[in-house]
Amino acid sequence: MKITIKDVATEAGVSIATVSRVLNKKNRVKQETKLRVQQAIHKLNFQPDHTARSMIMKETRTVGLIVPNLSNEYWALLAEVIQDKLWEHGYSLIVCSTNKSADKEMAFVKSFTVRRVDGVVFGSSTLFGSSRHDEQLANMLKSLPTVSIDPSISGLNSVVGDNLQGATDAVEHLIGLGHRRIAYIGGPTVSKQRELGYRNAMMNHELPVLEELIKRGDDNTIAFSSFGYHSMLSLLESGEKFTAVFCGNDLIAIGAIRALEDRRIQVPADISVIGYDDINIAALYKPSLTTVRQPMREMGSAAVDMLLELIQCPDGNNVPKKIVYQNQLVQRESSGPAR
Amino acid sequence: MKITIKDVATEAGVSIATVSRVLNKKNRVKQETKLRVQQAIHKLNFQPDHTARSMIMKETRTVGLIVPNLSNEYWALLAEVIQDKLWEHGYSLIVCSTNKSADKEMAFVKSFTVRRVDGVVFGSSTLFGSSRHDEQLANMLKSLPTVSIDPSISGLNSVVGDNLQGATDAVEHLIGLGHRRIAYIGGPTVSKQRELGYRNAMMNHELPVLEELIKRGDDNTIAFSSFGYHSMLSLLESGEKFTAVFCGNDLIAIGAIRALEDRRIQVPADISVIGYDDINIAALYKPSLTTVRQPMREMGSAAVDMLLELIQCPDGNNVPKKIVYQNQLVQRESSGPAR
DNA sequence: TTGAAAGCGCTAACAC
DNA sequence: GTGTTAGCGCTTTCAA
Repeated sequence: MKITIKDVATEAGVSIATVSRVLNKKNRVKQETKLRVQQAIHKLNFQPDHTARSMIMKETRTVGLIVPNLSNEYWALLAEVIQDKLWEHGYSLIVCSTNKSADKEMAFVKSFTVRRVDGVVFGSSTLFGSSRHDEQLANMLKSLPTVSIDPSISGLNSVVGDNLQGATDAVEHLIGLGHRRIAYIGGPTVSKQRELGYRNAMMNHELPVLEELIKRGDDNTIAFSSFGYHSMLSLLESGEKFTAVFCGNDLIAIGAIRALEDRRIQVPADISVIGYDDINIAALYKPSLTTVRQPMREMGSAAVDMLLELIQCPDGNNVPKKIVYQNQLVQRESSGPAR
Repeated sequence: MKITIKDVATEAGVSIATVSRVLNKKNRVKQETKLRVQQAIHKLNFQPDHTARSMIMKETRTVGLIVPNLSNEYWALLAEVIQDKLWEHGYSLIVCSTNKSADKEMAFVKSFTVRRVDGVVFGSSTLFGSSRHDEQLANMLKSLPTVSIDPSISGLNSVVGDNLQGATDAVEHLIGLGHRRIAYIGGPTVSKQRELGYRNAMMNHELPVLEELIKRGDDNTIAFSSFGYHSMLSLLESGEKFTAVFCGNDLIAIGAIRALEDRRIQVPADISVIGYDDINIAALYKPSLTTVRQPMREMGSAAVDMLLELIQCPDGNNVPKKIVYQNQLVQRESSGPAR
């Protein structure tokens, strides 16, 4: 049988109200009584039932996190940071990975409402775009204290990385190295901003954007290096000349490099390659990857701060905020002067 | 104001018990009444309070997971698999990463008790070893339905990978390729089994185990490729001859390969390198890594099965089970015939 | 400073 | 079939 507050009260010879008082510290209890209660608690190894407390206090001290997956180290790191910081504030984290299923995504949010989580961090960028689903989801999310990471959903607080600027910087770096014919391999969604940055940099420098030099995959394919591999191959076979390629993420870049090596083309001597995200392996790869870093730790931390504030002042000012983090170019071996 | 079962009852013109009945399906309700109630539920957008339900049912439909971290893809994948499978059974997952802190580990388990999670998956191998802490922890864990992954804690159900066998296979593979002087770079804990496998294979083939050819780091260092890098360097500088090295994990192997390359030593032509874990990058690296795969998906899935059974039959037979998964050698480019 | 009692939102006997 | 009622384990008035 579970030990309840009643057992403790009996053991200490006081009422349950008193036990509750020493448990919650707030109200003062005579030192002596307090001691007796504490002894009883210790003796019986009593653990107050969080569930019962939640029901009354109307707070579960739990927040929900939705991410597309955890096998991507980008999200895994985010989850870790968020959990860690939340824990310091007494919150637990329920983690849900959608695996790109819009149905699951919706079901997760629903379960968050049912479970009465105090807030949610929504980091499921990839699904946004299919309008019907979006609207419904956004509405559910709005009824909960929510901060979204990456997709900046209108009406919600959000923390995002400046992909447009990061991509622009990367491509301008290539241009600065003397490259003129620069290819792009990427995907939709997040990568849309990155592709835009590519176009932006090219236009800034009055360089033509050649559609033949652009390879685009969908969300499922771009998560694998084989997409980069095959895109590079088809780029090579197209006969179009280029001396550099900007990739929508590091995995694509690695695949592209592999393809280049298979064709005995040197990186960066013959062709420069830039990735995005700065995953762990980027620094370890051979050649090490020039890439753009999203400050995930900072973003996760900021998201928690925002969320906590939202939770603590439920009717603080209602205009949604958005924090934008710069994305930083990290120069390594895979990019060099144009041949 | 939150909509409660009472509001629904009023709206539908029935008692709360009836609403509860249609909610829980079990008891039969007249078709017509049921319809009225369902309409009311829909109209008011009523979501039954999970917290209140938990209190009565004495189950939270929540399980807790403890891992050392999520930035390691090994654990991230595990978390993902576990969350996914649990969700199919109506459970949510609270994820906690210890970051190697024994205090946190204990606090997490305590919070699980307080939150009345229905079960816990304990995957925090690295901390085991410091006796006092262990005993206390093991006792707390035993009071909850728990399955442990990787550390096989006596008295608990567990799912483990056969690191001894995997390591033995890896080293025997090297021996089969004609290598005689084989080095080992690894860490403690999990790696202990791996080091044992190394010794085992050497002894099986009557090869001497030279302590000069063994480099050992601690849990914190071995998570970084720089440990492999520097260990390899010191191995090289020791002047001892060797033609192959077996590494305690893939990151170490990658670091070692980098060091070799920096010294213009070819892998595998001059020296063969084998890693462990088969992380994503292993197949992508250049040269691609020969390594040993732990079947994380299967292990996570098995853990959930075990846990669910534990939860569903609390007083099923009490003798703890242990499922051991074979670890499989994956041959790639980084290992080849001895020079 | 303490106790009695009224719930929080729900489920589960137990009646009708 | 359906309603009444008694809790689940706690916090919180309100009195004493």
